[in-house]
Amino acid sequence: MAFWKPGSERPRILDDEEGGVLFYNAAPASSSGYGHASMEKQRQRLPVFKYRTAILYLVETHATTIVVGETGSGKTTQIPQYLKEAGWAEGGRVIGCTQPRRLAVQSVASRVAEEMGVKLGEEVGYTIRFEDVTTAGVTSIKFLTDGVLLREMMDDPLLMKYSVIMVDEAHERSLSTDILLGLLKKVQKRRPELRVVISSATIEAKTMADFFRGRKRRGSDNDVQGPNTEPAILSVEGRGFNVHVHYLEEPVSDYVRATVSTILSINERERMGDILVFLTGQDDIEAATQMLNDETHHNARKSSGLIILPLYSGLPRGDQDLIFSPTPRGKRKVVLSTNIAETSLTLEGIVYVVDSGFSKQRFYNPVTDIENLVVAPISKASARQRAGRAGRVRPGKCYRLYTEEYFLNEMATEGIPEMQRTNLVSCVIQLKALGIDNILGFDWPASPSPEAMIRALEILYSLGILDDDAKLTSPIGFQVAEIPLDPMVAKMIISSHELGCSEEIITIAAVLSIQSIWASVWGSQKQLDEAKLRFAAAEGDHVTFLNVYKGFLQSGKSSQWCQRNFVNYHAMKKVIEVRDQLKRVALRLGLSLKSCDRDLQVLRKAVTAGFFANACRLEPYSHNGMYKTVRTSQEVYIHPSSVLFRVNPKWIIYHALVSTDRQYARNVISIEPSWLTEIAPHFYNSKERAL
DNA sequence: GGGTTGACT
Repeated sequence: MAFWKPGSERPRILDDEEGGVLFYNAAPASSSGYGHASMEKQRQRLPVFKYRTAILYLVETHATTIVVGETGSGKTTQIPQYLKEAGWAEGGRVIGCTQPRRLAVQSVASRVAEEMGVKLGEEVGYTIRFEDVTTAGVTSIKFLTDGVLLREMMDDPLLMKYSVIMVDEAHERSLSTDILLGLLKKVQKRRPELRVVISSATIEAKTMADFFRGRKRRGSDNDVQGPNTEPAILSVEGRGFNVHVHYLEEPVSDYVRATVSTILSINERERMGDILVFLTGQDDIEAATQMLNDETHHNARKSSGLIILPLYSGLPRGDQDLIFSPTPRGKRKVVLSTNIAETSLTLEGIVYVVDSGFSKQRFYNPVTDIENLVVAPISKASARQRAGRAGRVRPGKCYRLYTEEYFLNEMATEGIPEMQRTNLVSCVIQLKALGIDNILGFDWPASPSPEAMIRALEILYSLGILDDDAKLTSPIGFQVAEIPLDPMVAKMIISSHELGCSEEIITIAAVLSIQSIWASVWGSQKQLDEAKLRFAAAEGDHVTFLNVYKGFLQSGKSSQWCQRNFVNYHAMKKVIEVRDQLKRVALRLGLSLKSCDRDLQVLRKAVTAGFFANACRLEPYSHNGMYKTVRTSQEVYIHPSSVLFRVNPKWIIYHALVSTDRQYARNVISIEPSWLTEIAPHFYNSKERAL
């Protein structure tokens, strides 16, 4: 197989002084001769085109190639096509390209299908959860979320049908990307012919190269058949416009206030162009909106022509769509956003960015097993990403609400990988299902803390998913691994089979996997609370969800019904979709679906079987509804959004904790304490806890 | 008395 154009000049190799990492400079590109003329011209104008020969040469000769490229370089759409043109899809093999997000998978796949002049789902296809737009034996370029590829590995651990896997947006260091990278390194040892292309937006490629560098074997690598195991690095320039960065001269204490005055001064002094503002959450965004609106009343000149638009994931769909409507002449859009606009969503027409320097980040404490949301400083990589959003249409400006000294000397280069900030139960079970026994010795791009690993093993052991040797139990462990949900939810589903309430429990599981089924409407919290009362069940939120689901079905899945009842229609559609998938999985696992009708006790027992570790007891004589967890005596309060808020039954089980100034238990169900010793005697008796 | 963001055959 010769993949770089025969007769063309080999690209030049520049050896890096440290460890022989390869850097390449651009070599003259050769035309591919595919597609129709205008599309072909467009493709050739992309920065990545100059590197076509170099990329193909590197991929052929190296097991791993790392492509560093800013947004707009065209790497995501072009590299898979180059690989196909060079023959990597011959013999029925597939070129896979992973993305962290579903939307990106869909849009990149349709773009590539268009460029190649083929129908989406034939030569070019994509797979995301609930949607497989591929044709076996025909699809040769396949885009997929990294989560889907991990699931595929459960059936095909060596990824035999793929010749190349390109992992895109690797710099985001999402949990599934990191798991995938760790597994790919392992697969390469068994399948030296598999090529891995890692695409990343930051120059921190060396960390990745260090990770993929095969351990030096005795003797020369040349003795071994196959590609060079030394990872190659190639850098491709982006195609954004220059963004001029401004820093503060002195640090500020109130970044929301600083944001507002920066917006006003841009409006006064700078020429037309929309403003994108990065804040940390809904609270900040509402506060800033309020301050800007006050300004319109008191100082109309400064704020004239501003259209203030909030943007965060919890915002109803219709309000989010406002962001994309074109700015009227003489007006200026100000989008106040969380970090959803940093990666997940691209806004056109932004010329000015205001960066508060903060975002909300999740941190996991393995000792308490609690995930916290904390406002924390962003990394340099995030700051660059945010600034880049100003340079998409013309040269832009970015106002950083911190000092240059802080940026240079104090800001971390990269964010902390999700792997090190999260609960690892799902991750551990995925690896176990792939037959990786030595979890603690697994080679990660970023090792999680041993405490977090051990805590995950303990939890899985207590659920009966792992045995004394930390192997998956049969059948429960293997069944849990097949269910694409949190292991505690999966355990609840499996237990519901014996208890005869799986019809109801899979509905509950589907609802719990959705962020919220309630419609969030500005300023009508009271009405939502009242609407909730129509469905409220004395047993708690889980049973309330069942009532909503029943109502939704009885209405014929009507969107008007949802509107009347403050239920989020899109969320309910998603519930139906997830529920259908769970039903299919359950049937395949041999779990027949049974309904318990009005017997709510078995239902609550099934919840207990999955979530016994989250049991709490109301503090005796508590006047403010304080609970303590049975396991660790943590102080916990029922979340105000729960139907059991202020009801305060003596014993509860929560689905999740939300940590703000207090620990709030979200999605709560009441239980009988005797069930804990009945259902989880190993957990509650052996620890001699006074119930 | 209250929700950063992604993802799953």
